[in-house]
Amino acid sequence: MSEKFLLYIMNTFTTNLQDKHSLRCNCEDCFINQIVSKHLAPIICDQLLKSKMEVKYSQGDTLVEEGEKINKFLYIKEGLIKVSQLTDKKENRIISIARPHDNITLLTFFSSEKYLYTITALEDTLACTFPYRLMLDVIKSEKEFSYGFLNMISYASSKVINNFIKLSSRNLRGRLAYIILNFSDNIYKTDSFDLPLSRKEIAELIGMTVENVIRILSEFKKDGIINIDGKSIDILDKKKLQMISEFG
Amino acid sequence: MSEKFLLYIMNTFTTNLQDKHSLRCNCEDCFINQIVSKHLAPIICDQLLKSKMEVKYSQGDTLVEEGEKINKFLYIKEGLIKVSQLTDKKENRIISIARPHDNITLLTFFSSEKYLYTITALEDTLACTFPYRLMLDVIKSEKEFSYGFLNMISYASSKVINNFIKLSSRNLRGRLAYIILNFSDNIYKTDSFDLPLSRKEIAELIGMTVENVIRILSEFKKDGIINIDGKSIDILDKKKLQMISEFG
DNA sequence: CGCGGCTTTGATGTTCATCAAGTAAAGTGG
DNA sequence: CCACTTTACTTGATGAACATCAAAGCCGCG
Repeated sequence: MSEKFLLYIMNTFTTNLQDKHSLRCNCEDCFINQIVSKHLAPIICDQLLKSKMEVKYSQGDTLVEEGEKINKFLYIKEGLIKVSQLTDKKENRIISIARPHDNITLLTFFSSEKYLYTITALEDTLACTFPYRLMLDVIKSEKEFSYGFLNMISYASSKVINNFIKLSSRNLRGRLAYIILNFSDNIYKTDSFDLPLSRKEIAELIGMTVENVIRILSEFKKDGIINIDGKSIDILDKKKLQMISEFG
Repeated sequence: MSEKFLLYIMNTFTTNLQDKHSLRCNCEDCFINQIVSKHLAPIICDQLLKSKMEVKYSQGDTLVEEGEKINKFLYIKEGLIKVSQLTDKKENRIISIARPHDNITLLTFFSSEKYLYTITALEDTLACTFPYRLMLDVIKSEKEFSYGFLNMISYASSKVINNFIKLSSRNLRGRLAYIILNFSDNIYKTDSFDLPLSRKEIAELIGMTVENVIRILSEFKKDGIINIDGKSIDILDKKKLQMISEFG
């Protein structure tokens, strides 16, 4: 207990730039919170909640960085993030764009001492953070608790793998159509939205060059399938876009 | 040694189609067995061990099939398997070639009622199987037990994701060199081995067409980098192969 | 104002899929 | 056991898809 309190104190005082907006919270909607209260003994639950911090990240901020020693466990409460990894050739590859409840961050907390992926905020993002050691201790010691994580991590990894398979069986036009539809249908739930990614990031997401991403986007525009101006996108002909995504 | 022979003999005398080679066993080297005895209460441990069956699969046999309801939990004890999934376009995509201790099978037991992937034996393979519901119950109810799974599943999924990234940043020659080296360095630990995959399966593994796989393999042969005759491969110029894998 | 980063377009050559055709190997039925 | 079918493998020719290189416009920032 005192050891963990110490941990918590240390966490507060080693705050770097990113943690400057942190404060304690007891929000009810946080998913971790729900698992916690459902499965944990009240004392431990309380301990977890006390150590929980809500941290605000601005667009572009790095939440955790590949290769760094894991020091915090985090859950995305609001916002949008990208999860990426360096390739052999030191290029960035985005493996997932994720929202709250996607729990994609789980992919990087187990099996290694260091973060496997870099997580970056694509929009202003609110994250609940927990001291890493404490979280591990709780997971290790509490019945049923880690089973929830097993489900979530499986689901998250299957989505990433699925996405790779889907992308790799499509040509460039198909891939672009696919991710535009993804933003439209799954993330923003509207046919008009602002792309949270630069052209370069789109390229990193679908594994193509920037030039060709731009080229195809221009083609889509010329063909009246989408309207695109800078980052703002309007889908004009969704049927056609779906066709391209499916057969391209 | 004689135990394994006995096992083999007894295999001949059992009942239903897929399980016709099964029998109870108490092998010490099985990894599940080790976790079990380390973390589980003796009673439950005993229950698990009683329900455990050792099943022998022949080359080409399907261990579990994508889309089927999950009814058994399995651990690969000996042999070599492939894990694959159908793409949108109903083509096979191999997401991993795995040996014992890779625990890749874990990727398909959580987060869904149905198997996410098809698992096929590439060599004669020995698997320990457990009734699925029982295994879930144990995982849910026992401290520390599922934490081991968390680590393993994370590790397995990161390897698959890593592999996709590595492949997607290479051209065809690079991909082929990469997987040949993989078989040589990580699986068979020798420069002369028999490929456990058909040309078509290699294509499914690296996301290319059969024709081009064959073409590049022939090129490698013509250039004196490898010798290949049917499925048997000799690596003649490993340095060169590594160069191609790295820069291609 | 100039610099660097992001975006865009065009020209060019390489890589790769597709189509076609043929050979070898492996089952299948009489 | 042989004729027959099917499946796996192989090579070549062709065109489409894509990366690369080059150059220029745009925009925010010091």
